[in-house]
This record gives sequence, structure tokens and C-alpha cells, in this order.
Amino acid sequence: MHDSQHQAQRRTQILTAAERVFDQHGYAAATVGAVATEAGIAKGSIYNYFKSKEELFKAVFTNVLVQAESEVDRRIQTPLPARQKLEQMLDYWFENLSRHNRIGRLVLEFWATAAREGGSGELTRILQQMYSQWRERIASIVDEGVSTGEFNPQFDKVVAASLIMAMLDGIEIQSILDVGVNVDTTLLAAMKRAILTGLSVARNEEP
Amino acid sequence: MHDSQHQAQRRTQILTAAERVFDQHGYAAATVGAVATEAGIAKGSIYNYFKSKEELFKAVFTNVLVQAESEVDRRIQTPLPARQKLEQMLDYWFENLSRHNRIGRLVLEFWATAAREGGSGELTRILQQMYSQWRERIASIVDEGVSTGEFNPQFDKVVAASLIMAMLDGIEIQSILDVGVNVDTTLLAAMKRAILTGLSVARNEEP
Amino acid sequence: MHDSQHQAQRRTQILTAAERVFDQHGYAAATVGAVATEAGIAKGSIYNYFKSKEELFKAVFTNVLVQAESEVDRRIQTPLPARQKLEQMLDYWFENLSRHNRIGRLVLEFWATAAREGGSGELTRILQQMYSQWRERIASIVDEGVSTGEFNPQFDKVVAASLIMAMLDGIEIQSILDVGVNVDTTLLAAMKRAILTGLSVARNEEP
Amino acid sequence: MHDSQHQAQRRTQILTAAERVFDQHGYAAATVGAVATEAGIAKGSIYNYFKSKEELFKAVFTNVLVQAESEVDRRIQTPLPARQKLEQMLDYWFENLSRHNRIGRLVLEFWATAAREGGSGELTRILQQMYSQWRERIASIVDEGVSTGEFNPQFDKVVAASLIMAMLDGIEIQSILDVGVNVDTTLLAAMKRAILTGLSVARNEEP
DNA sequence: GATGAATGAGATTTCATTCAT
DNA sequence: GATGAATGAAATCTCATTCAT
Repeated sequence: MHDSQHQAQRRTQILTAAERVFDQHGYAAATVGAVATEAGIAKGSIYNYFKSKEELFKAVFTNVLVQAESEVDRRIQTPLPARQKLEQMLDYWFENLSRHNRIGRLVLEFWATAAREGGSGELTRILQQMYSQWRERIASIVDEGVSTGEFNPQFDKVVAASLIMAMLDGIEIQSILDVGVNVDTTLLAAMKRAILTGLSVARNEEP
Repeated sequence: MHDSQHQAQRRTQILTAAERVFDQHGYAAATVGAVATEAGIAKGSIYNYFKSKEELFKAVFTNVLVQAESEVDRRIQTPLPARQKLEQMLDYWFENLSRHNRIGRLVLEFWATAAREGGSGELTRILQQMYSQWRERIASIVDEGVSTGEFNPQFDKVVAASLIMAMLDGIEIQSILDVGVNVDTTLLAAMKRAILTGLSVARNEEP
Repeated sequence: MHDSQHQAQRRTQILTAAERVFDQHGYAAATVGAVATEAGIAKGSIYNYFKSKEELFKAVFTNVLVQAESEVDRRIQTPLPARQKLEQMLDYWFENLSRHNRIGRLVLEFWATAAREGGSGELTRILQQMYSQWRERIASIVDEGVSTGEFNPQFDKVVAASLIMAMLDGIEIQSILDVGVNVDTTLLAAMKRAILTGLSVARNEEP
Repeated sequence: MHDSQHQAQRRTQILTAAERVFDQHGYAAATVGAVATEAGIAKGSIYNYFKSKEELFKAVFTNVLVQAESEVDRRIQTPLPARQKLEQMLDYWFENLSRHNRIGRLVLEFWATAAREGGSGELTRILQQMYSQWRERIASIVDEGVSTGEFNPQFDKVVAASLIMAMLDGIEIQSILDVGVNVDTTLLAAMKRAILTGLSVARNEEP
């Protein structure tokens, strides 16, 4: 019998290689041959594990997105005040941001491809699910903070979540594109303060 | 003279067609033939106006970005309070957002391509310039508001500008990706309030 | 403007080359590259004239079949007794048979491919049409002979036509396969006599 | 001994599967993998029994042809008048024809492949042998009929045999190609009558 | 003997670019 | 300047065959 552990290993090996290649060249310019070379196997072997280049791309896509989720969830599920949970989340996000915008470039590629596919495509479906999960995560923290009196938000909690995520995505873009923004602890601190202020200021406090 | 006018016309005709085609298919999947057909001319003629497919793409890139600038500048240069200038800017942005995320999709394509090119590429240079201009625009409004006493920001004005732009980019992405966000006047209102609150609340008011 | 005569010439050039290559190797083993080489043009150029290898094959298919028709019709439409028309037809068939079983091999290829396609395929449709035309051609000669009293057939004229065609196809196969049959004037004479006897003998003469 | 029995079983199992697959897809489009799946074994195992795909095809070829022979021989070797022997043969042929033109399609495939191989190929050799045997079978019946006075042929007996076989092959083709011929008992009756008439009518009876 | 993962040659097809008209 | 046929490099994918287990 053939080793199913070895199978999984190979799959991972290919996925890792594909992640690098897609990141470097983008979906269209990446070649299956390059992935194979990067993985150190033969071109044809890729097709023993993935039906097509597109399938492979989608697998990388979900793979990368899923990896990011778990660690955040771990940090959030500890019993902390809502404020600190939010800060933890932002800290984690910041660490990742500066560590590998390798993933970041790849995410841009995902976005562009998903946008091309249109709302009915599979990639979009995956993204929708991901955004929905993040929205819920954040909204529940906001909710928690409101009930403990920590937060006194002037916005609907779902809208708030969307705006927070927008800001994170936006900064990520500016960071990846290397567009003149200093992604340092000053920026992180500003973001934290901006978000927490927005969630804390009462409606009538706003001038 | 008539000749050079006709020349310019042709160039524009091709650029317009290329914008549509690149938007619809992405850079790699777009074909020069499709651009030619869309423009109603022969494939070979493209090469009388653009040296290569890549050149054409870059031309579209800058073209699209430049177009967006002028109208905003017009609105901002009127003598209004800083608050209202900011609101005007956000209104204009919002109009464009809901009107054509055709351009939006194209921007994603630009981003992905620029990211691939790396910091030294030409596309990145163009993006850097553009972001820098916007940052300055916004920062100068903030500055203005501070000196008139309208704003009392807790942040450095350049950092504030970057965060604002990040939020706009982020919402644009969520809109383009059709990722479950309601891009309506409620959202616009929330954004305005969030930004203005952030700019108005004094440092010590923050809990 | 580009020369449409030249276009037709090229098409023919490719078809001729393809005929040779398909004949020599069969559909599947034939390569588009080989056709291009045979035609003395570039591989990619084939696709300016035919959408795919399959299209090209079908074009060769119909081309070869159509060519054979016209000459026969010419011979049959002269005002001759039915017997002699039939003999003319058989003579022409015999000439072709010995001249090029190049076409013959190709026809076997057609048959095999059509059979694989099944009754609903396009190749089958073309073959059906061709057989139907031949059946009609022969049946009408038989009919003619009966009304002039030359023939006194014991069979339905359509059945007779099918049997005659079967015999021709069958001999063609034995000839192509080089299976031990002497395809000479003796055989031709025997065929003629067999067919004419069958059409002339009255029902009750049959023992 | 048990081992070699098992071996033979496996071989047959593969041959049967291959027959189906080659029939359905043709030689080139058939894959060794498909044969393996059809046979319920692993792809690699095929190569323990057949050196290559081509070898396998040839084995199927001879296998199919040989099968058809034995039953006919059985029917012919009974002590019957020549006429009835011929009729028996035609009946058997007709039964097979309507039962499985699955085999028929495969035969077309054989023919095409053999034709491609040319006169010196192995497939052609096998076909030559087969046709030769059939020719002899039929010729000997004719001979028999002549000596008993049943037949009074106007043709050489070998030529007669070839023409009869041609008619059978031709009808088989029209049947397989589904080309508009009614393969029913009427056709069978017509064929019998045509053949027997041809063998019975004296030379001078022919007009 | 049985297995099926690995291989890599080779096939079809696309398309940016050139260039003769 | 305009045209579009011709080119050929390059990409995806298939599959017969091998071989370690």
C-alpha cells in the first residue's frame, strides 16, 4: 500500500512551492513548470495532485487564508477585556504585516483574480466567507465591550467592523505597494487609538 | 497639425478600448487583438502608437489615475471650511465608487502588477507619486482645519491622512470584491462621522 | 486590401498537406506540426485557417468526398442505356481504386472516426448524406433500366443499390488492406457481370 | 499449474477490458489507464502481461478475429447441401451483425490501423491470413456445390468468394456507420438470393 | 506478481510581435 | 499610417512507461 502520509507531504511541498511562484509572478505569468522546479519534482507530477493550474491556485488561496485564521482565534478566546482583545488582534495583524508581505503580494493577486471572476466565482465565495467570519469576530468583540461598558459606540457594530477591516486592508496595501507610508509602531499606535476612540466616544460627544 | 490631432484621437481611442479590455480580463489574459477589435482598428495598428502591450498597460494605468485627480482638486480649492472640504472629497469618492467599480477592478489589477514589479518598477513609482499627492492634499486640509480651530487632532496630520486613505482603499476593495458590505449612504455617513470624530476629539478626551 | 485569392490558395495548400498527413498517420497520430511542415508554413499559421485539428480533419473529410462525386455525375448524365451507365460508373470507380488508394486509406480513417463519434456526430451526418446520394444515383439508373425493359430485377431498387455499394466498398477494403485479392480487369469484369445478372434475371428464373 | 491458470485468467481479463476500451475510443484515444480500470487492476500490472500498448492492441485484434472463426466452422462442417451451408454461414454472419456491432466498430479500427502499417505490418499479415481462410472456406463450398450440380457458376470460385466477402464487409460497414440501410431480414433474404442466383445462373443464361 | 506515483516527451493551442503590401 | 497574415516561442496538459515498495 502506498503511504498516504507521503502523499500529504507531497501536496504540501507543491503548495508551498506554488505559493512562492504565484506570489512572485502572479497567476497568469506563473508556469506550472516553474512550480515543479521550485518543488523539485517533474512537471507532470503536479497533475497527480492537482487537476489543473487553476485548481492549484485555488488550493493555495484557501491554504494561505486559512493559516492566518487560527492564531487570531486563539488570542481572542482568552478571557480579556474587549479593549485588550482588540489590541491583541491588531498586534498580531501588525506582526504578520511586517513579517511577510510575501503573503501580502499574493493576497493582491487573489483579489485581482477574484474581481475578474465576478461575484459568482469560487474565489469570491471564499473571500466572502472569510470577510464574513472576520466581521463577526470583530463585531462580537465590540458587542462584548458595549455590554461591559468599555465601549460606547456611535456606530452599528457591523458597520464598525467593516470600517476597521477596511483600514487594515488599506494599510496592508500601502505597505505592500511601498507607497511612502512608514509602517512602524507609531502607525500601529495611531491605528489603535483611532479605533478605540471611535468605539468609545458617545454619540453626543461628537461635535 | 491636423495630423497630430488625429494622432492624439487615435491614441485616446486605443487607450479607452484598452481600459475596458484590461479591466475585463486582467493584464495577462487581455489580448492585443481584443483591444484592437474593441477600438475598431487592426491589431498591427496598435503598434504604431504603443511599443508593446506592457507600454500600453502603463499608459492606461497613468491615464486612469490622472483622470480622477482633477475633479477632486476643483472641489477642494473652493473657499470652504475644512470640515466641508473633507466631506466634499468623501462625497466625490463615494459617487465614483458606486458609479464604476469598473475602474476599481482595474485598480486592483494595477496594484497586483505593481506589487509584482517591486519597489523599483515604473508602476510603483507612479503609485508612489499618486499616494504622495493625495496624502498632501488631505494633510493640507487637516492643517487648515487645525489652524481654524475646526480640528483638534490627536494624530500627526500625515499619519491621519494615511489612515483616511487606507479606509477609503479598504472600503473600495470590499465593494469591488462584493464581500458582503452594504455600500450605501449609511456607510458613507458612518465614515464621515468616524473621520471627523477622529480629527476633532482632543487627545485628553480619549479615555 | 489582402488578397482573398491568396487566402483560398493557402487553404487548399493546407488541405492538401493535411490530406497526406492524415492519410499517412491517421487522425490521432497526425500532428499539426507535421501538417505545417508538409505545407511549408509555420505551425501557428494553420490556426489562421482552421480553428482546430478536428476542424481541419473534417474539412479534409468533406473535401475528399466531394471531389469524387462530380466526375461520376458527369458520366451518368449522358444519354445512354442504363446498362452502360452502370458500367461507366463501375469503370470510373475502378480507375480511381487502382489510381489512389491513398484516398482509400484516408476513407478507412474517416470510417473509423465516424464510427467512434456515433450516429449523432458530424462525420456520420456527412457520410449519411453521401451514401444517400449514391443510393439515389444507382437506384435511379436501375429504375430507368426497368422502365426501358433492360432490367428485370428481383429486388427492390433501393436494396439493390445498397448491395451494389456494399460490394464496391468491400472490394475497396480488400484492395486497400492488400489482403490477397487481385484487383485487375478480371475482377472488374466479374463484378460487372454479377451486378448485371442480378438486375436482369427475372424472379422466377431463379432456381 | 494453478499459477499459470491464474495467469491465463488475468490475460483474458485484460483482453476483454481492452476490447471494450479500444472499441469505444479507438487505438490512439484509448489509454492504458482506462483499460486497467475497466479490468479492475492497476495500470502497472498491464505491463506484466503485455509489453506495450501496441502489443495489447494486436493481441485484442487476433483474439477477436479468432473467436469468430470457430463457430462458423462448426456449422459448415455438418453434412448439408452446399446451398444450405452457404445460407447457414450467412445466417450466422447476420446474427452477429445485429448482435454486436461493438465488434464491428473495433474491426474498423483494426482496418484503419492495418492500412496505416502498410503491407509489411503484422496486422496486415494477420488480416491476410484471415481473409485467405475465409476465401478458402467459401470457395470450397462453391466447389462442393458445383460437383453436386447445385451451382453452375459463371465465375471463378475464388473470385466469387472474394465478391461474396466484399458484399458482407460492405454491408457491415453500412450497418456500423448507420448510414441509412435497413439491416433486417429483408436485406438478408435479398443477399441470399443475390448470391445464390449468381452462383446458379449458367454463363449463357446471362443476357 | 501487484501497485500507482513519478517521469518527461510531446501534442495542441494561443498570442505578442513583425513586416510586406 | 493601416492592415492582418505569418511567425514561433511558450504554456498547459496527457499518458505510456518505469520502478521502488
